[in-house]
Amino acid sequence: MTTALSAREQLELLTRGTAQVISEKELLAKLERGKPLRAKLGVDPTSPDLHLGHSVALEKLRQFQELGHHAVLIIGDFTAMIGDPSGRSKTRPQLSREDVLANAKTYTDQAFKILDKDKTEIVFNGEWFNQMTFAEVIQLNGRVTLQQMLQREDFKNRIANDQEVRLHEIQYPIVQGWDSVMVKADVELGGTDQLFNILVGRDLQKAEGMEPQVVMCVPILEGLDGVQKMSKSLNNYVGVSEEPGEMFGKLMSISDDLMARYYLLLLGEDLDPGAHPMEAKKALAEKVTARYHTPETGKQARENWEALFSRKDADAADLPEFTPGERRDVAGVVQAAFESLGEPKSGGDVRRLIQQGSIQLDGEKLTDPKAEPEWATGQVLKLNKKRSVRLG
RNA sequence: GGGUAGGUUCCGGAGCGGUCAAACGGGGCAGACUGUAAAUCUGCUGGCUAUGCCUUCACAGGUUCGAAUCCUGUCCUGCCCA
Repeated sequence: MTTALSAREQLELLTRGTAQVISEKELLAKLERGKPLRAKLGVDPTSPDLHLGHSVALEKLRQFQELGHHAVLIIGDFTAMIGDPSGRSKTRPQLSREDVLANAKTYTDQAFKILDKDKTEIVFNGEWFNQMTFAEVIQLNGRVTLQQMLQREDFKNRIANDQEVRLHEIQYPIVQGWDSVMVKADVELGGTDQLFNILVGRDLQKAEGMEPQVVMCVPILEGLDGVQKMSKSLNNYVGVSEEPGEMFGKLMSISDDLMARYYLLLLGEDLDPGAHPMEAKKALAEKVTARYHTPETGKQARENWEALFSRKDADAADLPEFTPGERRDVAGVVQAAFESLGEPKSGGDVRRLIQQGSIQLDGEKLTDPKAEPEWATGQVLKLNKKRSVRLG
């Protein structure tokens, strides 16, 4: 152990910001032995990008690393093909092996923005599951009862609502739990939605005669809408690999209520209730941006944002450049501009934006899709509340 | 296997054979107001080479001048029974 902290001090640090720990007593006992613990976090490479929602658990895992413990990051290449039913009201689509492997690569690269690469053990759970025989699978299933699996809130709700629950879905917790046995986890981290799955891991470990892992759940981070959990499919996320300006802008658009939550879960700080909300939000956005980029880029992002939105001084701001192509009409130029930003829009969408007054050229609203203004280099074309480009 | 209820646009959910690109709600987007906050109000919400044209109502056929709406078959799902 490299840490000088006592077991109690570690306990204090590690449990901070968690939603549920089962149990603190067990965790303390493990810590008191003075041996590095194996802290497990499982991720399913169901989509290639990590976002701030994932970062909550990853940050906690890093904290374990900082205290000299051992981080085990399980890439659920096998489980991803099953699809975690947690919190779902529908069956999750199963992914192909190729998708999963491709996702896993970018996933781990991004995870190392948070974790200490040299101190992280990465394991793919396909390693043991792909070679399991059917007989072994049946045997494993024999360790768990149907009633146990049906205890789950998700399944209960679906059954109550006459929605389907497929058999592979009830295998998921068993599979995840078996991971804990295989990596000999002392602690498993996860969002509160993972409670059930992690508990199954405890049961399986006990059945194998091992000391059960401690369950450590971190709260689920709400997405930008402030209501639903952050997720890519709901498009309410901030990706850890996003551009600084993008990241800063997205964080500025959250509600005040949500801001307090982000302070706690992303920064581990309490929001100063006396602070001006907007100033506090800028500070939050800058800190988070700095964390995933550099302190300088965080600062730049802030200055750029202030120039553009507070002072409305587009000339001073750093905007992406866009050079109109063939089409000179407003609709054509706007559509091409969106495309150059990687956000293609249909002609209908573009026309709507124009007609509704979203498009401005140097502050002048352009409301006629067919007009052909004199596009001049250096002019600022505002596309919507968030996006502007400088004509090249 | 039997019975039964269903499969509609992002979601939920309407839909007399024509006036249905399809009510209504949610969500989303845009505008006004603001602090790119909340609340509120307003508009929009299939695509296009656009006074018209094209693709959509599980799938494949059929009836009809004309079908999301009728018929036949297929696939899928729930519930009840075995």
